[in-house]
Amino acid sequence: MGGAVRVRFAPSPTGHLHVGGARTALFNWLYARHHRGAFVLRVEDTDRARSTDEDLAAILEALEWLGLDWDEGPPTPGYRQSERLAIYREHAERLRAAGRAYYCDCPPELLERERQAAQKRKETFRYSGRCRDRGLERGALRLRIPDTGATVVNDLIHGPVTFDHGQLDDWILVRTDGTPTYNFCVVVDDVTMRITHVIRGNDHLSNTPKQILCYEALGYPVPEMAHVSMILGPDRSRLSKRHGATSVQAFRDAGIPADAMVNYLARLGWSHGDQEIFTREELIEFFDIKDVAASGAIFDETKLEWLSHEYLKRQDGAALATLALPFIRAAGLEPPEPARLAPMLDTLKERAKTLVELVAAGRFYFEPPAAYEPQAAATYLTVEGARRLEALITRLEAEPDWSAAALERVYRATVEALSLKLVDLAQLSRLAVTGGMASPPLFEMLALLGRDEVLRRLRRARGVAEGRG
RNA sequence: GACCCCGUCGUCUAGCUAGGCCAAGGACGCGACCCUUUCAAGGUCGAGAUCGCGGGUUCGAAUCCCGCCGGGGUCACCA
Repeated sequence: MGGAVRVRFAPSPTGHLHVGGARTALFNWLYARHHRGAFVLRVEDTDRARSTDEDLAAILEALEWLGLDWDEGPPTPGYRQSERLAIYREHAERLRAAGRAYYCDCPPELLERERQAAQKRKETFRYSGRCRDRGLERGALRLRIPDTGATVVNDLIHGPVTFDHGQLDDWILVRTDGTPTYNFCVVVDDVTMRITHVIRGNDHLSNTPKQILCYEALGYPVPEMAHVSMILGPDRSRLSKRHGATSVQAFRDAGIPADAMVNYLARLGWSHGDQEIFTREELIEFFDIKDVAASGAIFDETKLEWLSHEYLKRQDGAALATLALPFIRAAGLEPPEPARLAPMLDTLKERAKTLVELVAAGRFYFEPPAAYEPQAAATYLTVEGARRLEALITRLEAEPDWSAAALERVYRATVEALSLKLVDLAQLSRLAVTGGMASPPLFEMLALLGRDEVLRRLRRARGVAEGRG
C-alpha cells in the first residue's frame, strides 16, 4: 500500500448541516479512523452571496457535537476555497498553456439557444466546441475533452460506471470574470490536498467523469471514488425540509444523544451482519465502504428514536445528568444537586425516548404539578379520595423511615386497613404527586422526592378533593 | 428529454462477487399474551416480502443473461 488514507468532507456553508451531509462526513471520518488516515475538512465557499460565517460556525458545531473531529481544516488557514484562488488560477494557467484548456467567448444567449435546440432533438446538450481552435486570449476557460471514447468511473460502491464522451462537453473551468467553477475547484483541491479517497453523495456521480478528465489533463492520478446513496424522505425523493426536520441541530435540540445519532446514521446504508447497536470503537473497527449499500434509504425517525432510547437506557444516572442538564434548564426548571438528580434520571430513562421526553416525564421531580389531569382528578379527587389521602397521610407522618421499602410497607398496611387494592392508593398518590397517572415506580419516586415535598403535595391534593366534594 | 444510479417484509437491511445451506434471516414499527402499584422496561409468540415485472440459461435463480417498468439523481459562466 502506498501512502496513508486521506479523505475529506467538503460542506458549503449555505445552511445547516443536513443529515445526509452528516452521514457523508461520518463515513469519511470512519474510513479515516479505520485506516488511521487523515480526515480533512474543507469549506466550499466559492459561492458568492450564499455562504455565511454563521452557517459555517453552525456546521462546525454540529460536526463537533457528533464527535467527528478533523485532522486538518478550519480554523487553520488554507482550507477555505475563498483563500485558494491563486492555486486555482495557477492550475488553470497550466492547462491553458498546455493546450488542454481554451478560452471561449460564446455569449450565454447563444449557448442557451443551443441547449434548447438539443433538448428539442432529444439529445444531451453538449457545447459545440466553436471556440476550441480560435486561439482567444480571454473569455471563459473550457477544458478540451475528447470527442470519442468513454471515461469509466471505478466506483467503490457501484462498480465501474461508463460515461460516453459523446455525453460530455468542454465544460467551463474558469468563468469570464476569472472565478473558478465548483467542479474545477474540487479537482484542484482534492489533488493539492492529496486526497486518496473521495467519498461523497450520489448526486456527484454524474459530474465525476468530467472531473476525471480534468485530473488526467492535469497529469494527476485519480483518487478512489465512492458515491454514497441519497437519504430519502417517506415519498422516496431526496430528503428535504418539506419532509420535516433535516438538520443535525434539530435532532440535537430534540434530545437525541449524539452517539445515537451517529449509530443511526452509520446504520443507514451501511451494515455489519445483524448488528444494530455499535460503540464508536466498533464502528471504526468494522466500517468499510464495500459494505455500504448502493440503494437510497428513507430516513426513519421512529428507528432513530428507538436507538436514542437504547442509548439513554444504557447510561448511568451521572452520565444522564450531564446529558440532561441543558434540557432541564431549557425547560425553565431548576435541577437539584447531582447527587439527587442522578437517581431521579435513573428512574426516568426507561420511559423516555429522547432527553426532551426525559425532562417532560420527570418534570414533577423539579416542581409540583401545576394541574391535575382532569379525567383522573374526576375519578380520584373525590370525597372518598380525600378520606383515603387522610388515612395515608396520617400513617406516613408516623413513619420515621422514608426509604422506598418503608414506604411500601406503609402503603400495604394502609391498603389492608382500608380494604383496598394497592393500585387504588398508588394511582391516587401518583395523581397527587405528579399530576398524572403515569410515573416511575411509586415508592422509589416518593423516596427520591423526599418526605416534606411528598407530604406537602399529598395534603394539597386532599384539600382539592375536599373542595370538590 | 438525454445520460447515470437504484429496485428483498410498511421502513433499515442480510443473502447476490464463487446459483442449491433461503418454502428468504435480523432489526424498527405493528398485534397478542405474560409480568406488574401506573406508564414504561423486560419476556414469549405472531402477522408481514411469490426477492419490481416478463422472458431466458440451469436438474435448480433473490443470486447469471436479455428486455421492460417504476423511483431517484445529473444535465448552468450554481455549489
